[in-house]
Amino acid sequence: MTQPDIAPNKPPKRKRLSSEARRQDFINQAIEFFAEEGFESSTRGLAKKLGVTQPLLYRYFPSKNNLISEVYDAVYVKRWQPEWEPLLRDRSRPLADRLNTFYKVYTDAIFNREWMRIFLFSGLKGVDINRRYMQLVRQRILEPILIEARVEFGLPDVPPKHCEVEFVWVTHGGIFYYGVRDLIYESAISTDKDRVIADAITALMAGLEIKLNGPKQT
Amino acid sequence: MTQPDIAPNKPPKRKRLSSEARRQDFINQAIEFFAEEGFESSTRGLAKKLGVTQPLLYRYFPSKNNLISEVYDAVYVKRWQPEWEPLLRDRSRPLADRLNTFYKVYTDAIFNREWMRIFLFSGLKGVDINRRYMQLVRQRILEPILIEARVEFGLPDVPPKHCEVEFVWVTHGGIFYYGVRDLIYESAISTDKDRVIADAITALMAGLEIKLNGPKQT
DNA sequence: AATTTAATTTGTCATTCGATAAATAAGCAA
DNA sequence: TTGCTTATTTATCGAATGACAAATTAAATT
Repeated sequence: MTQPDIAPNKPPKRKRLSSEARRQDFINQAIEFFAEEGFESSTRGLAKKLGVTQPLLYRYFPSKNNLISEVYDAVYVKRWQPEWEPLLRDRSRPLADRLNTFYKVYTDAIFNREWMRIFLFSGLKGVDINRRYMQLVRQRILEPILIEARVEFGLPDVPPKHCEVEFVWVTHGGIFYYGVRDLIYESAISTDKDRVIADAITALMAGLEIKLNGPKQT
Repeated sequence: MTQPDIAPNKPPKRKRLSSEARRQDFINQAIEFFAEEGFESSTRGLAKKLGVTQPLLYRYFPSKNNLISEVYDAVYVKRWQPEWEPLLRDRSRPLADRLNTFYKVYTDAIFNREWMRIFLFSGLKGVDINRRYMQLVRQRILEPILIEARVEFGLPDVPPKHCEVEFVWVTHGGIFYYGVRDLIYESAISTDKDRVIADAITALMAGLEIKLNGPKQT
């Protein structure tokens, strides 16, 4: 149990990080902490997890709310990958293939306990960044899918109707909710993510073909 | 502004409810309160909403956690309608019709702000009643749907496979998540609930026909 | 009206919360 | 080393929290 003190070049003392790096480290651990405990949890609890005292947090963040905003930013903004949209719009591949690839990488990005819990907590708080994220999903994912579907089916290029967007939302939400059941409720009975996605996309494509060709739409 | 005191048989003074009725009234208002503010909110805030002082709550409930348990019970257990399952199993009607009727009445029961927020809050807390509710959905809704689908398609009566249940879960979760978007995120762009349900069921039936007849399943 | 019983409020306690100021410790440059 | 700067801790404040006991009020019963 005696610690090997003879390590001259690397003293076991705490290495001092740059102020910005330390701040980022705090944010990253705050993501884990608030994701698990909720945003109502105490700054003292977070400080304990960080191994520091609670007032130190106020050297790096002016208030608890400011720290929470940094957590939102790190989760919502920085984990969004701009290449997702061109992937969906790549007409050299069948749409069903693109959708399978997209939902594979998209769920790789968001199907983790921290992301999903932060998302659900912030959604219940009704913060603005949550609404903006939903708009981003609609504009960069769902509407492109509908445009690509019309091309795939040889239909004229008209803007997606509201009820068409809702239809794609239901599939998207169903896949998202599979992640919630798997990672948060721990009630998913199949953990073969790619299989679940593939089946959902099969039904989505079949439904889209029926819906987009259907005669009477509002 | 003078109150009409001349109402001899019914004095405008506060009518005293029976102890049990008052308790139920507290629970009902606690549902609204905790649904909006979250379970971390204070008993003083609830008491203010009730128009009473905070210690009075402890005459009706031994602790805050006990009150929260009563809220769970009122939301999860008492709003479940046993007739939902026989409705799904009524083979005198086509399955698609039954599904449309079922999801119409099911969403009438759960698509309200209080129910959905209590559900999401309790899910994030990981309380046991949430897990039990998910099992109830699987056993009383999703698996019956798969059994009925096999009958509808003239397939042999074998128990549903895990990935088949997940497939129905995705549609079910998608419809549920439509309610979340509409009532909590307020980001739904079509509020024609029946239309959203009908489209989802069209895709579900098409997907089920493909999936249940498919050759290679695990 | 007098008495009993239940409902409700007042007052309070120990703890915990976010936040601030002052004191200390640790790294860095000369 | 010596001083200077930054990081971190100690101590503390006022407000809010869940819970309890005792006092008070209001309804019900006789």
